[in-house]
Amino acid sequence: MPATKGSAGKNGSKDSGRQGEGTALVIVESPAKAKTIAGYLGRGYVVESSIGHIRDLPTKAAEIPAKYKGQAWARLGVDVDGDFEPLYVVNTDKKAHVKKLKELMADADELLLATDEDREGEAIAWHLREELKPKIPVRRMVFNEITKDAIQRAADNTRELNTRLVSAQETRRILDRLYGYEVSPVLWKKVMPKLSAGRVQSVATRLVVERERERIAFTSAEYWDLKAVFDATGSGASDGPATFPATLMSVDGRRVAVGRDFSPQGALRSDRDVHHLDEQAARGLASRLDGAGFAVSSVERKPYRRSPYAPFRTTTLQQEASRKLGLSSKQTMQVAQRLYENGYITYMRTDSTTLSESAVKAARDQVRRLYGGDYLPDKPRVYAKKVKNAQEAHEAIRPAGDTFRTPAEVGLNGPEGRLYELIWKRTVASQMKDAVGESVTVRIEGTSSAGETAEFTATGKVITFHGFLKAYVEGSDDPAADLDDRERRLPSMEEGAPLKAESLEAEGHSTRPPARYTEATLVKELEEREIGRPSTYASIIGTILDRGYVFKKGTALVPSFLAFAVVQLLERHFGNLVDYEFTARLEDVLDDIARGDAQSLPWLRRFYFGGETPEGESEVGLKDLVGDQLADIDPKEISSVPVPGTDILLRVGRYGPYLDRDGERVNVPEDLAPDELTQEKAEELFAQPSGDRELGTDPETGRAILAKTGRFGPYVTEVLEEPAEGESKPKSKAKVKPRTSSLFKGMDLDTVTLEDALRLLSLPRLVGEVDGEEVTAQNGRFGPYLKKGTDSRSLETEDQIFTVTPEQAKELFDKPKQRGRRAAAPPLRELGEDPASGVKMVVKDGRFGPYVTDGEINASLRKGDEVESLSDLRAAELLAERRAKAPAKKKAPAKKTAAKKSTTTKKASTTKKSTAKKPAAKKTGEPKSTSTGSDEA
DNA sequence: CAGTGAGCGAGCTTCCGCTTGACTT
Repeated sequence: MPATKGSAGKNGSKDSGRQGEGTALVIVESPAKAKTIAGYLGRGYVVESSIGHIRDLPTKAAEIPAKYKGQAWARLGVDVDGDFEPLYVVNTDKKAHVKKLKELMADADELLLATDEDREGEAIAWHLREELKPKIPVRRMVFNEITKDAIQRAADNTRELNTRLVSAQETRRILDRLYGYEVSPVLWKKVMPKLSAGRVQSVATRLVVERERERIAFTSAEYWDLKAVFDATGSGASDGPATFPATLMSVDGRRVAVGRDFSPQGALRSDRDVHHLDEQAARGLASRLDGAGFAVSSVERKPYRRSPYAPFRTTTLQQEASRKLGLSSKQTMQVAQRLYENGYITYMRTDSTTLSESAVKAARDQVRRLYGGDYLPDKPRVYAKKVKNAQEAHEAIRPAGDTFRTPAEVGLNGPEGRLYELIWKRTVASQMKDAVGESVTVRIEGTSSAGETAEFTATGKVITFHGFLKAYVEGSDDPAADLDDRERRLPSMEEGAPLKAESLEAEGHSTRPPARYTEATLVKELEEREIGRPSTYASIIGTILDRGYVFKKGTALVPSFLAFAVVQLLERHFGNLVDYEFTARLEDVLDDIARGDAQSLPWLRRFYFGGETPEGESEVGLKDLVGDQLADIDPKEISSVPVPGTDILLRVGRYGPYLDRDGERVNVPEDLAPDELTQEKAEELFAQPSGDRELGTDPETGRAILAKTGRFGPYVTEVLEEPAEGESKPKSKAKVKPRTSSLFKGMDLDTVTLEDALRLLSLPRLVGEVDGEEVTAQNGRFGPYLKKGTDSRSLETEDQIFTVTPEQAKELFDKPKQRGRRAAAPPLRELGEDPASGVKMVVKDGRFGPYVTDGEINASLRKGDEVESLSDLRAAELLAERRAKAPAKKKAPAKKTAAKKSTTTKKASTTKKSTAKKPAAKKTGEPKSTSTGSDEA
């Protein structure tokens, strides 16, 4: 450990140092950073990390303190009716760490909050101050690079906490919470459970969906040209290759159409005066040019110059690692994290391309040593801010240290070695000279036998000084594209030089739809649109993959049909929220708040409750969109996507996508790319036997027996012979229905036999008579059961359906329903007394797993609770939480105004059909008050 | 997307942005 002599003093007292003054506790965000900085600050400083954020809004009910549980807004963690006051809780995984920080603070006489100098960093610092409640002086310490000088300077020049910046962060946080936690439940209700929506992920999904829509709407156009290979032997060319390829560019002075002249609909763009060659025309021209003489009509030379790319930031690193190493965004970040933690590279989550002075020096030293002074520009290169909303709390991603180690010197292997090499090369190259050379365009003319003038063009590139390209060449997303360092030499020809066509061939091309996003190109797009942050790009991809909104096909991101439905819903009903400009506008507001030019509250109010925009338009608030206007969202409509050119609808159901043509339905494979669902494909799917398995023929009826998957799971059914076409329909209106039966639990769709199926279809089985009534055994919604008239009893096993005797059946029906089982179930565990009620608590096993009860209140054990180890204290806590949560006492007070009553009744009829129906059917008299009451439950 | 008969202690899913281990095999 270098004996840094306590660093220079702080806050102006230059010579004193920290020795003899006690210690300052410095808190940074990352443990790796803490280690480095500790070395730079030396004695008098204790450096710890916060490990990111320490507090946040509660994620789920379990994290909400009991005293807030009853609040209507507790679910959101933001008191929307109380000026959007956020409720912060210490993250569960940080509790121990916060305790440790408090202990360290007890031994310090000053607290230096040295979190990153950006919006989130300022907020982390504020949360630390709020949570640690220091009684010692607190200062904010900031730096953008981790070098000894910069750190010592930062320790000497501390400042106050910037609460306006904190307010901007808090506004961002609240908005994201309201968006995510209010809109996601809409998807649960209208599409399927566990889906999610958010400011970032929903736009990311929408981008992928829109790209797919473009691909679906795309019509390919075909166009032809000629490819010639010219021989320059007789041209007097002094050097270069003897032959070179060239492409037909114009005929009789009129340019030949190329891909960009066509619209996405496959038509020639109307503003183009071009010559569209089809195959016949191209072949005809080729033959008419056979044997023609050619000559160079013009030679145009232009200087070629290319500057190095800026050093890596998170997104560009992910792109290049994808293109060159085939790593996903997540893999790239994992490898980079390891490199960072072991001191090989600087911080990998950054939006800055800036290099520290010492890093520039280190890069230039390497250039001189490895490539020589010729490759070194006179002055260091400085890279301008590339990203609009960049917060630049960190440096660019580069090799760590004041001198760089070459890949050979660090001796890393595997992905670490390859990623380090990439970073090292890019950094070094960024301080090298431009590549220079010359590009040449040559035009060649010839006259066909029909007198047409055909003009060909050939381009060449010669690099005379490679500059940075010697060290680093950026990859391309288009595998067909030429890379920057690719030379293409042409013979050095003069105007008028005669040429011979060695070959001349017609070549067909077709326009291609826009390419799908890859992880890397989507991340690039998001960054350009200012959506997401370096720390989240990889996880955004993870989220939309996890939710099933996109899946990967090779490296391409393909949207699912589910994504089409979700995006459709959001676009139609939450258009503002998935507007690509939404985040950009938000950033403007946050900047205003950070500068003190705007207040958070009015803005949040309008977002949530609605109101007038600054432009004077009225805006519906989020609260109404997910509340009063919820009924406007028709699940059927938003889950339907028309198959182009047909009257077939693609529908997204609970059990996956399917096609619907006037009620005729067929499943669609989940991994079918939406742009492949053409009319032909749809017809093909309808024609297929839909994946049902034919088990054989019922010997008694001669009917085919099928095993299928339906909305209640796998089942078997029989095929009724249909009346031949043209034959008159059966007279009796009552349609004969095929027999059906769900498979038993132990059965599998793939292994079920004809024998099984016939047994299943024979149900219900007549067991015999009990008390003069027929008893049947069958399988149902809740499992196997016996039925006698309107009475029923459950059976223990499915097997009993076939084995139960009339005697056993009578026994079951003699016993009253249900009770036997409940009384028989003993408690799993006995606990002590609940201090609140004084009643003994027991743990029981129930339908939803183990729960603790005091006889009156029941509370499920939560994740992490175990029956064996559950303490009395924890059990009492669970019960208390349950009690606090609006006791399940029914009966609402019937004191509502008439107006209010009518609105609640309306809601019930549209959105709560099932709950509204039951009580209404049971109760007689006073229907209005009871239905209002049940709404409130 | 096939069509059947209870009554019972539900609770939870979800956002974006900061940051790492702690777990198990």
